[in-house]
Amino acid sequence: MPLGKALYESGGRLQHVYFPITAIVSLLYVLEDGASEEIAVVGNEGILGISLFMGGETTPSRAVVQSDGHGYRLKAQHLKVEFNRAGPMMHLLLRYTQALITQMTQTAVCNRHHSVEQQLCRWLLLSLDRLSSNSLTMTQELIANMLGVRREGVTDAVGNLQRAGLIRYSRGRIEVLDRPGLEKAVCECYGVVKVEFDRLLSDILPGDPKEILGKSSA
Amino acid sequence: MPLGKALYESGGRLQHVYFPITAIVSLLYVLEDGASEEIAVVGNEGILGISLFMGGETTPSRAVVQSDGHGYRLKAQHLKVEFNRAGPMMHLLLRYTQALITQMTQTAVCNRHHSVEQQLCRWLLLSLDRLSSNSLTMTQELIANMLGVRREGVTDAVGNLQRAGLIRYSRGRIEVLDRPGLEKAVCECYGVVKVEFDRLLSDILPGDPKEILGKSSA
DNA sequence: AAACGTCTGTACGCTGACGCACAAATACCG
DNA sequence: CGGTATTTGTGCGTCAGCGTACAGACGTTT
Repeated sequence: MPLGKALYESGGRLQHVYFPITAIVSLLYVLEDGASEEIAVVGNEGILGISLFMGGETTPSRAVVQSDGHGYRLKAQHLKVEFNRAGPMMHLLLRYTQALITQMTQTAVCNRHHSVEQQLCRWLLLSLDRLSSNSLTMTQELIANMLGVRREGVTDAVGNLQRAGLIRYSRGRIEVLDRPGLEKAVCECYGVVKVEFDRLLSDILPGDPKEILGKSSA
Repeated sequence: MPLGKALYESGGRLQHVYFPITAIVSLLYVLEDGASEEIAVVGNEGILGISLFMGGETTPSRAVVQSDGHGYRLKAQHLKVEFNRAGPMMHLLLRYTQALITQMTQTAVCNRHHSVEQQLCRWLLLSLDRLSSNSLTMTQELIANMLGVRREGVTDAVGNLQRAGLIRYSRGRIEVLDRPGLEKAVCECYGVVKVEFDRLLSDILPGDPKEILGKSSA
């Protein structure tokens, strides 16, 4: 899963579902005027292609690799068959989908009510939770696309966080120096999402899809 | 379903699911500072309490009656039993949930990128689509709570739409005079949601839950 | 009809984010 | 090592939306 790769496009028919392992993937909505907006981020806790089992087959959003790494993919048909067994795998997928819904709604709330800097903190923490390292590779331009804000706004916010000693930024590479500090700077939205993921997926977090599949057939 | 009634609270255990017939219900998220934000609106096309069958049992949002009317409710347990039969009813509920997800994500997008006036248009049209009449009862103050904006911002936007001849407003009563005009004033978000609802739920729209239940047991 | 409460309109200053323009810094490449 | 492209920093002016304050309009109650 190379950086920038589109796993699928808005409205496109899904051939596979994807289980990121070390990669993380953004669900992006692209507006008519070309602006974009990240709806949710998916890492090894999740799956890409929920519309397959939700029954819609497609969604109006794109899925783009935000941090390269590897993952598994599964033919759409195989997932559907497993889902339709209506067993533990189905219930797990639905619980994950609910967690994802929480992430999406909290994005809506955050977009309206919180500053770019707070949103950057939320984005950093959500991304970091889905990586094993404490640094990630992403230009300010791309972060701006994710958050749906101006690049200069990201520059300002990054500058503030850096001056506060929370992060170190250098040409496309963000390193988190003080994670507890970040968690104090972030708005409530991050916590709501995190609690909800932990609550709904506690039986598989931390873990990877292999375990999930194992449990399912048990 | 009287106006303002909370069908359930954030994090509360659900005893029933609700099928609005003539009422419409808002899914609201309330922030720590008391500000609020409508996540989605549910009318006779939908159901309240998706977290029951999604497996989470609760959600971080509230459900509040936005327009009074009647509806059916069903004991949580009965819905679960029907859902777990994994038949047409389950697939319909999941398709509805996907449509709801689209509404939520589009709210996120709209919050970031569009003006209060455009958002008001979107809100009006989404609400109207869930009512049979072309007028609705709601103070500007409440609309502001839904959109997560200032009351004065709504006053301005309402004034503009009124001067443009699209609506008539008078003390808690909005009447739509020129629906095609409204549809030209609204941002793309409304259309995306509408198309998605039509696509996913074409077999039951327009209709009411009685028909749905009938089809399900067929 | 008078008093009261609610709802709506308007004004004003403030601030965060935008759009644009451009300079500086860094990475990349022949 | 010089040139080029990319990325980042900064400085404007502008504007939408916010917070506050208050006055008018409308309904309701007594």
